[in-house]
Amino acid sequence: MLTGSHSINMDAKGRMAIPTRIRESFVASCEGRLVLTAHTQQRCLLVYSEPDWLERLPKIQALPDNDPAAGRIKRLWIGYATPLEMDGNGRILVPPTLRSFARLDKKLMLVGLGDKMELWNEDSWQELIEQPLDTELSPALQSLTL
Amino acid sequence: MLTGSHSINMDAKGRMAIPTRIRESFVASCEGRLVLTAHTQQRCLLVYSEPDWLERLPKIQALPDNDPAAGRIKRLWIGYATPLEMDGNGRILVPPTLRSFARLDKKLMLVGLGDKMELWNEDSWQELIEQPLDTELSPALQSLTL
DNA sequence: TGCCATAAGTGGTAGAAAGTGGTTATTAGT
DNA sequence: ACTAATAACCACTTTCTACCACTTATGGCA
Repeated sequence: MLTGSHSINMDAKGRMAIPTRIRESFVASCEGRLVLTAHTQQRCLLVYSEPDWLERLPKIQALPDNDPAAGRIKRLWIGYATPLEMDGNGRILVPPTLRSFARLDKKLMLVGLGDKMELWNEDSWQELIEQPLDTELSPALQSLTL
Repeated sequence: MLTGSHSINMDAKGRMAIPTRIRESFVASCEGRLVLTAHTQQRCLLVYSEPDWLERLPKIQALPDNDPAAGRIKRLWIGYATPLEMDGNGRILVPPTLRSFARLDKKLMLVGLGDKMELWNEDSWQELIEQPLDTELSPALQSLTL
């Protein structure tokens, strides 16, 4: 289970240390084989275990090529996907193109979403959660018991 | 049953002592295994027993990823969730990201809501209860017998 | 009512683990 | 073949965590 939010520093070479708790979870589920890719709706990255990513691939692959929105999703989600392994110290090297896509610099936020994680520039993350919820909550969400 | 409001001090390391009465309740219900996470509508934290949190997880996890409001709920409620255990003195260590989310400093308020608890910065709590209720009560709420 | 005893809250410290930076080696490209 | 860039490995520093001790508060009994 991938949960929790973690403030992480990326070094000058683009390396970032995965928090121990998360590292263990990934080692258990996929021997540390990860896939890093772009989020299609936000300027952040997604971290999957390789098996999880492969499982979702056919559904994305099958999206129609004519629909512009579907094309965008395929280009980003498949086009940016990069398999990664952790080094001896539990760090991953974020490729420059992905770094630039999500505008990552030194301070990052790694956020567990249960089955996957999101990787954010810390400032972008702050902006996101500070946005007041201007939209009306749908009845289903309004009746949610937390 | 988690009830009562408790004024608590957090020390410089982010540790806070759970009141004995609450502590006993948690030990009885989940051997002291807690989950701390973010509230989705307020700048406060939620404290669950781990079994309780796990019970609610599937419903939140199933929310659609495309809906912005649902995405926000998932990011906060799952993304900030952190399992915690009490130390030998009945204290928990509040992770820095959660501290910063709820703007916690020294003086906190821990409020029992029956099945879970809310953890507030004391000043934020005071502001909240001083706010007059400007919205109309729904018929269901209006007919409530307290 | 005052004192003593017990329990709770607070602060500190030592040991361990995690994060960080650097260096060397290897591989690929020119 | 040589150079440059990337990747892996190694060592050190810093932070964290678990445990221990002390002080303060509370409750009961004399």
